[in-house]
Amino acid sequence: MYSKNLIKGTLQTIILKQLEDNGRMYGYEITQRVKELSDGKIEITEGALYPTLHKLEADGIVTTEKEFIGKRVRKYYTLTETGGTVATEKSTELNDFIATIARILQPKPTI
Amino acid sequence: MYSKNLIKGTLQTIILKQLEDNGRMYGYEITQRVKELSDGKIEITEGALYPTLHKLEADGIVTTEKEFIGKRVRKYYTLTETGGTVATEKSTELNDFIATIARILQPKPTI
DNA sequence: TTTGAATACATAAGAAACTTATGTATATTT
DNA sequence: AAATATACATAAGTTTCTTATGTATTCAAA
Repeated sequence: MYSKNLIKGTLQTIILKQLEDNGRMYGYEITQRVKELSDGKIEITEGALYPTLHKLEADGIVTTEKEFIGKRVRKYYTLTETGGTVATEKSTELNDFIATIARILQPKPTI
Repeated sequence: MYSKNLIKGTLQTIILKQLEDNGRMYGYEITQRVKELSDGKIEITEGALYPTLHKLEADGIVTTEKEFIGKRVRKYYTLTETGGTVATEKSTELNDFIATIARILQPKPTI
């Protein structure tokens, strides 16, 4: 696991990217998928996940549908049309940002 | 410029890396160097910079010396021995983190 | 068969790390 | 002379997490 504060600012984009890649997903599924993709290095906490998803819905970036699996409810999230655009934009921006950071962190060449 | 919240969590490491690469630096110099290295995409605000530097000093990661340039004072920051270790560790962690993010953001292969 | 772990949602209090605003002062450029 | 750049600093406010807590179902293991 990375020091907690590294995730700050990137969480929303990570979630949007998952929805972009996988279509319809539910919250818990997103946490598991990200954990898997990051080899256990990124574990999204529920306290961060659900408020973020609720905000995305309030902002019209995702829509939700409830589904019953036995007696247990699942809430599926899907990107809206606007959401698709936002997801792509955010994803591109984060990609650009990490490229910039990588450049800054590049070991100083030993002349 | 990137959306403000992307910098969150990375600022301290960026500062430490600059001190590692360039040795003795003053605050304003760090902002200018990072701006240059990022092609103007990362502008460290003073409200973020100075509290961070003060915290690093309080934590024994850097030491300071004041110097007068004419009538104007400059405060130079240098990594302590502990600070050097911390800088390397943080730098490595951030590098690892962005590699993980890059993997997650990787465009889904069209099968 | 009951206990613990995993699945699945949710919210609230508190902390961290920023932004924005403000202040002071000197030096340089237009 | 005025605007911009250099150079420090702090305070209030916001965002975005963490940590803690709560509810409930399902499954595996002891």
